[in-house]
Amino acid sequence: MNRSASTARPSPTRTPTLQAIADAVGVHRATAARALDPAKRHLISAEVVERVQREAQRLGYRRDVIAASLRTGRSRLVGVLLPDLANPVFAPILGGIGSALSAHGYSVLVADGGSDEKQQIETVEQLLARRVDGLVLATATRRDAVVTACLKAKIPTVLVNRAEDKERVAAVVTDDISGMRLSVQHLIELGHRRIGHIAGPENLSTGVLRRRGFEAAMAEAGLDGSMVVTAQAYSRSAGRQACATLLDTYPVTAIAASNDLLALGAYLELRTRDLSCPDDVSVVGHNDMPLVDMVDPPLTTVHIEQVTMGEEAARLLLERMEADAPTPVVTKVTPPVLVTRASTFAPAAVEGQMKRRRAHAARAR
Amino acid sequence: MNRSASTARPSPTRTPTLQAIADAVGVHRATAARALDPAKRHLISAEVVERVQREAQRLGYRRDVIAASLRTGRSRLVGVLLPDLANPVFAPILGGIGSALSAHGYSVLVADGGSDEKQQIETVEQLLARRVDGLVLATATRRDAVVTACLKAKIPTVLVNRAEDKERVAAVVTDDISGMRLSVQHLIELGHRRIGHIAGPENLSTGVLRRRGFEAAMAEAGLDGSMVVTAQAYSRSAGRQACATLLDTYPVTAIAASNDLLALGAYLELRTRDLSCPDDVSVVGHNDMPLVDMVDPPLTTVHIEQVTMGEEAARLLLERMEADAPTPVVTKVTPPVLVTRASTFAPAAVEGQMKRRRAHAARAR
DNA sequence: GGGATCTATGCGATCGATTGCAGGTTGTCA
DNA sequence: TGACAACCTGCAATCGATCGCATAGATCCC
Repeated sequence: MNRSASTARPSPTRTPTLQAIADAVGVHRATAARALDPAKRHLISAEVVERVQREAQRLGYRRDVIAASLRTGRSRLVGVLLPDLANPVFAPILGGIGSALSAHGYSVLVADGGSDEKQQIETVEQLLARRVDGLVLATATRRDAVVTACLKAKIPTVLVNRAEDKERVAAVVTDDISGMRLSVQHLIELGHRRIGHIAGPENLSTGVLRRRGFEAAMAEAGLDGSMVVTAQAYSRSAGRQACATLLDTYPVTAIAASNDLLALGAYLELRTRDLSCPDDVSVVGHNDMPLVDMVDPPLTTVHIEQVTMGEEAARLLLERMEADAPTPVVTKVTPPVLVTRASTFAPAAVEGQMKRRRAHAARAR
Repeated sequence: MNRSASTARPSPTRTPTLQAIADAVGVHRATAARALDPAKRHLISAEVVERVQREAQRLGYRRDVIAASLRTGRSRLVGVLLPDLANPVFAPILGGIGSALSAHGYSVLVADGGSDEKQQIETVEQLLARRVDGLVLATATRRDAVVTACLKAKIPTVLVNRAEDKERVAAVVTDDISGMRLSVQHLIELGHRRIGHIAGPENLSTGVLRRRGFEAAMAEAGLDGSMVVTAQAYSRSAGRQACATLLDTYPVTAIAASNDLLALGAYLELRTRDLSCPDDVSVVGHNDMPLVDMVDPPLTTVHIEQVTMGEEAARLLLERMEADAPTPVVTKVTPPVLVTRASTFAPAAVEGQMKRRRAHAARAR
């Protein structure tokens, strides 16, 4: 029964291998492997399965994923490329991806791609060298060289949050156009007519799509949609600068920002000019990041389901990784929701009108 | 020169292996491996090194990390266990860890341990099955079963942000006691005497140490340090609840919270009671998370260098992973810094005194 | 000029799990 | 009883890189 001339001499502290279990039970390691694999268990007699499982339990056996990966060519590892690991904005997305993937036995390899495209490609190649089974990119620009690289490497890839202009791979995004439309319509309903837009970077889908949404909504209402300043990055300082330019150039009563950070940058600029938000200028953000409900004033913004987007991206990726046939390129769009808080209000002129109307009504009584 | 009867028939699309390079150059794969390894390159003649490198370049060769891991037993993978992936609070720490590790050729496997200790251990075991070379735990409780498991598995481990009571493994934390002392001293200097504390969970080091810091600072000033309510979690709702209890029980003029989220919870409770912060009650937070400079009122808090802590944790772990001898258990402490903003002010009584004094001075003129 | 030393490279086992194929045993049916 | 199927289990190659050991050739020294 015993394997004769066993050269393996596992030191007692080392983690046990299949061979150790097989030796202890008195079967071949292949048999032990099958007994421990739910998908192959039916091939083995119930009695042997039982004994192998018991022994595995006793020894604290854990299948060596590395060895299995080498043999099968599948690492059950997914690479997630973020523009900036330290940026809290991406945490919810990462959380969604992680929970959906770990439920299916995959682990997440996070990587900070940085902003440089060359560096991002280098990072992806490192992930590839680790034999990741798939990739989630939160870094996509509108025409992204990283995506090209992924396509060439034939690795299942899903974009999240940002998409390319041309649909080359699956993506999960929000409906940026209608999200911004919600912002603008809200402002118009409040009575605003001179509405400015702080646009996001032009190389990002969110930047241009939201701008397009702004222009469309303004055009539909028969208003001038040309009061636009583009911020160089999604940051408070860029937002502040853009807001300054906007205020210097156009007589706006409201600002629809492409992003919450840009909106908060606008807050800063308004404050230095001693302008009140919302009394002098209304501001709408985008994304509904954590804590914007507690800033001063609480920010009206467009809520994005980031955790859900992450989960959805993971699901799409799972499909693509398990499939043997090529899967269709799809784009999942999650609906944005306007969250009205205190940074938006009727413009002074309209407010004046309303006051007059109220006064008139009072006199008439 | 050619390997005879080569059974390997690499399909053109497959990623090239060492064997492919060796075949192309006409050397053994071991030679090719050495030529590509900077540490072993000197063993090989310059001319062969040159040819191998050129061929590797041409074929787009990337060393298969999985295969190398199997052979060497080192995965160059580090597991990072977070209490909650989706929580933005941990992003800066993760960023610090990631950047420091990737600079040394390691990749980060993130895992969401959840709050349940059993689940955390299960998660760690999955990381272990992936043969991670080391672990960073951001989840540590004061007496942590996960740490015990890591110790038993003899895997290099570093704690970050939270530590255990007993120093069993290396850790990187802030000086929680003196951080809270800064808060309290600041309030005392403003003239507050009746200061309450919203403590963090008792099973976390940050919770008890900051509480201890609070009590110590109050005692040093000869004040009553017993006005303490413990929150069940680091969350806004828990902070709000604790604040309610605190206000119902003690006549405080200021609150030192164990954490920014607790402080923001206090904001909410104060607002529902129509109390002004800072006019009626001053509030100090802890951590200086993003955006607390823009809440209403901007939060006075204690700044923590989270990115630096993450980097430091990574450095400690690197040492431990590369070392062959057991390394000493150390605890790195980063100094906290008070950031004074608008949520703290002199208490009404003192302010009254000051007004009177000012008035008196005016009359005297 | 013969042995010693050094250098560059080849050889083949190894890490641990997986899997196609083969072989042995038991059961079934005519 | 013989043929065949069904069911278990074993065998050995395989994934790709690594490294201790062996060896061929070059160099050196007295």
